[in-house]
Parts: sequence; structure tokens; C-alpha cells
Amino acid sequence: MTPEQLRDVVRSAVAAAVARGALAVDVPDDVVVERPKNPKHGDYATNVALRLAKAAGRPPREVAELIAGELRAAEGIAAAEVAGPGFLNVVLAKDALGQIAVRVVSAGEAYGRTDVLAGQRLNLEFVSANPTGPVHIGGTRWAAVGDALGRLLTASGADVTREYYFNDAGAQIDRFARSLMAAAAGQPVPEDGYAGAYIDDIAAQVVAAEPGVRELPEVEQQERFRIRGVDLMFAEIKRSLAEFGVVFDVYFSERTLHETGALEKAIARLREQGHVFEADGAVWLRTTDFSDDKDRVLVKSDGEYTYFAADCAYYLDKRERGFDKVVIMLGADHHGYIGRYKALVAAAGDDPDVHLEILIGQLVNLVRHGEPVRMSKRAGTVVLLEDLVEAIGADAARYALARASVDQQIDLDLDLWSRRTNDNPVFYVQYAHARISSVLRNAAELGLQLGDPAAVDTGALAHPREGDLLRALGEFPRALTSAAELRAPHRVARYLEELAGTYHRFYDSCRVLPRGDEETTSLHTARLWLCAATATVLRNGLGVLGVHAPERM
RNA sequence: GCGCCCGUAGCUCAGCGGAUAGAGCAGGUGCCUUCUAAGCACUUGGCCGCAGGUUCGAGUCCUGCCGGGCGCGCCA
Repeated sequence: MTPEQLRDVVRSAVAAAVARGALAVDVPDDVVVERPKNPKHGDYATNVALRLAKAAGRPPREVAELIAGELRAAEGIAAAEVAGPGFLNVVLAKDALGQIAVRVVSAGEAYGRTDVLAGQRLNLEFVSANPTGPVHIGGTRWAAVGDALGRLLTASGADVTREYYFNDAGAQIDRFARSLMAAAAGQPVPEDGYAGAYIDDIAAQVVAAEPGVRELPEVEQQERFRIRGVDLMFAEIKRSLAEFGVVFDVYFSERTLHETGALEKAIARLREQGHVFEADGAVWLRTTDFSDDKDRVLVKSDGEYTYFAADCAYYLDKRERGFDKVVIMLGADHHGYIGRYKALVAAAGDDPDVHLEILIGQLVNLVRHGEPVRMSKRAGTVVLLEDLVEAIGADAARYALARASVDQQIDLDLDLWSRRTNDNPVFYVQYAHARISSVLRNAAELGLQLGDPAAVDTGALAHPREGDLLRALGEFPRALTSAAELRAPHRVARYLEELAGTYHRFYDSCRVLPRGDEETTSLHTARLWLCAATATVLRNGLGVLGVHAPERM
């Protein structure tokens, strides 16, 4: 019996008490069944009586006792005790608990998937680094977290589109194009330009592709360098992201907003809503009407559109494409955007609390040999996605970035994460999977098979460590749904670390395979199911994080 | 000055209002003739930054303060 099934049993017990007139309350549909920290408190505990006591007008313990009576009569429940202020501690029948293993293996890849977010169309925007340079460490955090969140939301039933917005218009791109041009001509980096080996590299590629480009008049030449340069840079970005295991459904170009007249349309719409005004030769959006701390310029006095104007058009475009909710992941250095973004959503007539969600992630610092790695664009010591992957590998990089809460700054210790020892969490988890794979290989060699799921002697799994492992496996779907709802992929990593530890402890005290000439018993087979189930959950969980589950290490 | 994030064991950090606050590392002591010791067991270690408040119950929610990080352009 999984916790979800138990929750239904508890709800039925409350309903039964109500039906026979013992309790006068509405049957709640959000019954909480949790795994108590203290093993003496049974397999599962519920606070349902504490919640209902007030409505029932009776002491919590009395309510709990009523429900306990109903529970004891239910199938699969070995004991139900009232404890503390009115908790209900439930012990499952051994075979009912053991059925979790069978359920997990049968569900396979689908175990953990739910439909809690079914029907939601979400647009998930992350990374969105401009094609003026390679993806740096901050963008890499979002690549890892955003991709994991995308997988998580999908696993919870949401219809997710992963989107990468790139700025291929405006001053930054002009600087990029001028930098390429200067590099091709062997001139120094222009003021506010981009420097670095990649600039020389791309410049050379542009010249190779268009041998006559340097003879063109300056304006035309810059245009050629811009077009080809952006293409090359963006191809490079896509390639490194793909190697990192991150692929987007949509790569959205800002330039297209300019070219299709979407900006004018967006401003017209905002004007219709009465939030646009002119001042000092510029066109403004009155975002202060929606509690932004200052109004924002849409069209500068020189006639150029601001980046914010494109944001408005882009938001409206997403909504027109049918998304219920626009989720944007930004670095902490952009948290100042929240106010104006919410205001634009409100100004467009939408509800910022419903249609918009901005996730802010704190910055990443790297530590090597106990010293912070200083990063400076000017000094060329920016750490890139590729550098990180080269230093610690894609699996460790993704895991390290995804296992921390986004609210927490990360001091990523390169020495720790490149170590192949147990203080490196990703190895701890992966090792558990490799270890199980080895057991399963050995089982196959012995001719030991899982066999008929209906014939598994799940009642044989009576060892405390087996119970611990079964309960941990039963938690997986809830670990995923809560992580999805809280937009917190790091919870999946933490869950996996706990599961891995629980397995290692089980492995240490429960021999799985028969030794030597020992005969195969139903306990061996039941434990083999438990191993297969654990491997399934580790694979599914690591899959959510985009990290490999190796069969050998 | 205003806004956002953080403050939990020596270190790095978990902790969706629940019972005696956890993990890994670091320190100490043990466990491999048979399934991966990249593992396991035991052990040391806490004013959950401080002060109030909300309630059956606060590390968790609210207010104020202290300390650290980041941000407050007709830049992108």
C-alpha cells in the first residue's frame, strides 16, 4: 500500500465515522499522511484528527480514537494508535507494505509520474543568454535547474514548452558585430566591445565563409558580421547546451518581434488599456499604476525601442500562443525586473499572480583549492558552461547545480565535485544504482528471476531495513509532486540521496542473493524485487535531474 | 535610502505549521574468505542570528532589529 492509497483509506475511515453519526464534520479531501521521523510512530502518521477536532467540537484524541477504530477494520492495516496530542500512527500489514516494490517495478518508468498538473499549459523560459558570447556559469545553473524543472513539471502532467529567448537586436549585438569586424581587421577591441579568443575565432569563420566581406562598405560589412556572427555563436551555444543535455522546444528571436510589428501592436494594446504616456520625448508605460517603483520607457527619445518594450511584446506573444502561465527563470542580478514585469502583465489586462511566475536564482561562485575563483569579464576569467563540464563532468555539474535550493547562493567546490569519493553526493547516488545493477547481473547469472508479480511473497520483507526501503520508495511520487509544485528540483536530489543511503543500509544488513549452495527462497526473490524497485526509482529520479544512472562504476 | 535572497552542528547545506531539529564532510572507534568497502555501524558536536507577535503547536508564518550577498538606467 502506497501513502496515496493509505490516504484514501483514512478518508474512507473518516467518512465511515461520519456516516454512522459518530462524527459531525465535512470529510476533508486533503488528508495528510506522512512518514514520521521516529520509527516508533509507525509506518505512517496522519494529523487528520487534529485538523477535524475544532469542527467536530471534540477533543482531538477523542476524534482520533473514533477514526482509529474504523482504520483497524480496514484491509492492509496492522495497527492504528492514537498518540501525542491526537496523531494517528498507522502500521501497515507486512504484505501490504511490501506490495510497494511490486507496484514500482510494474510501473517502471511511469512510477512517480502523476497528473497533478494536468491541463496546465506552461511556457518555461530559462537560460536565454544573448548570442554575444558563450554560456557562463550563471546561465549554466539555469540550464541545470530549468531543464530539471521542465522534466519535473512534465512528469507531473503539465504541458511544458521550454523556451530560450535570445536578443539578436539592439546595441549589444551591434557591439558584438563591431568586435568581430575589428578582430577580422586585426584592430583592437572597440570601446564596450567583446574580447576573447572566441571573438577572433568567429571573426575568422565569418571571413572564411564570406571571403569578400572585408571589402564591403562599413555598414554592410557590420551587417554581414552580425548575421553570420550571431548564427555561429548561437550554434556554439546550442551545441554546448546539447552536450549538457539541455535542448529547447523553441528558440525565440527578439528580432522577429521587431520585424513582425509585434512591438507596435503590443504598445498599441497597452495604450488602449490606458497605461501609455509620452514624456521627455519618450514613450512610457505607467508601471507605477501597478506598484512598480518607477515608470518604464518603451520607446526612447531617439526612436529606438527599449528591451522592455520587447519584453511586453514577447509576453503578449506567449499568451497569444495559448499558454496559461508564463514562467521565467532569472538570475538574482535581474530580480529588479520582477516589479516591471508584473506591472506589464497587469497593464495588459492579465493577472500577474495567475499568468506570470518569475523564479529568481541566486548566483554561483566557484571554489578551487579552498579559494574563490575570481570572475571578471574584463580579465577573461569568466567561467563557462564548458569549463565547468570539463572540470567536473556533465553529470556532476548538473547535479551540483540542481541539488541546491535556488534561493541559496552556491559555492561550487570544483575539487569536491571532481572527486570520485563518497563525499561527492552524485557519486553516492550513482554508486547505489551501480551496486544494484551488479546484484541484478549476478542474479541473472544465477538464473534467479523476478517471476510472476502476483506470486511475490511480499510478507517475507520483515526486516526493519526492508521496511525503511519500502517506505522510502513509496515516498517518491510525493517527492516529485511537491518538488514540482514548489518549483524546487533540488528536493528530488535530496530525496535520492536519502534513498541511496537507505539502500546502502539495507544492502549492508540484508543479503539479497543465495550464497554458495544455499537454496533460493521466497525471501531472496522478494529482496530481488526490492532491488529492482530501488533501481527503478533511482533511474527515474536521476532522469528528472538529467543525470545518468550508470550500471557499472 | 528602497527592494529581493540568505543566516540551522567546526564546514557545506536539507528541513510543504507538527512529535525528541537532520544529512554529508571534518574528528574518534570498529566492520570485507561469498551480492561493488565509491559502502556500513557506533561516537563527538545545536541560544535554528536577536527580540517580540500569531496558535493547540513556530526553524517554518507576521513585525522590528543585527550581519552577509545582489539589485535599484531613455543599458541589454
